[in-house]
Amino acid sequence: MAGAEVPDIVIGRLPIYLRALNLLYEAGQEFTSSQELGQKLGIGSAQIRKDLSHFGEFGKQGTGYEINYLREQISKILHVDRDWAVALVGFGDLGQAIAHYGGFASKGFHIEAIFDNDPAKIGQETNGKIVHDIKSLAQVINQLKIKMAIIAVPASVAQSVSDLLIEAGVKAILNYAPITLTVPEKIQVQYIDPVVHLQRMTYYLV
Amino acid sequence: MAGAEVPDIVIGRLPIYLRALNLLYEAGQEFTSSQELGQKLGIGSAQIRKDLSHFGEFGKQGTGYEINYLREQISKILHVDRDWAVALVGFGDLGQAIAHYGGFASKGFHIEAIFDNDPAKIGQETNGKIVHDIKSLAQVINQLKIKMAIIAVPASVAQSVSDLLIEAGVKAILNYAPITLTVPEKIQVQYIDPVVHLQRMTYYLV
DNA sequence: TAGATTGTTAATCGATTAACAATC
DNA sequence: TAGATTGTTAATCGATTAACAATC
Repeated sequence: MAGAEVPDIVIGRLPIYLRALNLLYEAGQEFTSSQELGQKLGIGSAQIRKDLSHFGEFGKQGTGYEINYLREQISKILHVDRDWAVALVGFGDLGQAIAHYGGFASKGFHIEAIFDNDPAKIGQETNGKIVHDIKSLAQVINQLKIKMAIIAVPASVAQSVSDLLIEAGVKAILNYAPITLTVPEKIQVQYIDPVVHLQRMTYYLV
Repeated sequence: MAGAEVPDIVIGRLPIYLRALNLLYEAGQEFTSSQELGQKLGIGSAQIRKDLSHFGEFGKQGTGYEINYLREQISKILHVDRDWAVALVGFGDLGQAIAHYGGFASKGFHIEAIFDNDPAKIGQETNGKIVHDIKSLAQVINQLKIKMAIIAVPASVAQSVSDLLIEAGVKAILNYAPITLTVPEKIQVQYIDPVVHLQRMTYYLV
């Protein structure tokens, strides 16, 4: 049933479903079931069916889901059936690794602008993209109409970079800096902090 | 009340609390309250108090929490009041960025062994650690009694690397490969896939 | 037809939140 | 003392799960 508000937690699982479907597709499989998918993901089959039911009916009784059709549909739902321009702020070790990572472009996320404040890095080129002075951030992001950004700067300056980005029109931020950002309500933020993930596991290790 | 089972979701928030407390501590602040902390993290104050109440009483009515005391206590709860040896598998762009990242060691996570299967990489040195042939993985991990590992290899080989690690005695895996791993029940796994995070945001962008 | 699997309902389970007595 | 804030209870809210009619 479309129209009603879909819980964030459901949206959060769709990329995981999509990833698994892509994998099955690339392996040449044509059909799958909520049971098979659930088993691969460590999730209950009922949950997968319930999640999908928020958006429509994608399967057939008796046969399950056509993999290619379902991944197309989920891609549309998530709006990843198109290309997205992404800004990258910070060109240190991490920023450079992000810029070199091939996994973004193949999924439609294109790093169209890179920024740093280090004169030694400004002007460097990667994948045909030049590292801009962070002073020109607003201008470049405005011009390219960029809505998504990746923050890969030290924690001490992440909040001010976030403010700059939002001021420039960015609506979604993937933040690698180990700090919780304060942003306006409508701005999307996702966090990647490997230390947090490690610390979530040590609790369970004796 | 200690003893009862603490929900995973509560454990998952503790590293976030700890990160915020460390920040306040470094800023020289001595006391905080559940309200202040909640505001900084975008979380309700009641939730923070409830979460902490699973482990004991750490605050004082009227004055709140002593920051240094609370961060020490949370560190103990999470078992991050000690050093952890970590293995890193994969020394490509991402693996190298991880190996160079200073944020791990400062939090007690020390990369004590690095593995790759590329002859060109085996033998290279980083931070005094030599890149080992992945064939020696079991032996090295056994010898160093390593319980945690980071996977930074292509998705196509991540599952087999995971199997190897677990066979060698690893109990917790931070997986950067874009694939859900199948592991025995007691093994901890955390995932970092930046594409998944980006895809969780595009849904909300128009 | 027989077997399989969907989409959905209703029940269960668990997490969040509001409220407040206790007390620093 | 007055003000602030804890830890905890109970109520609310929301998510997961089991079960099954529908149907391919």
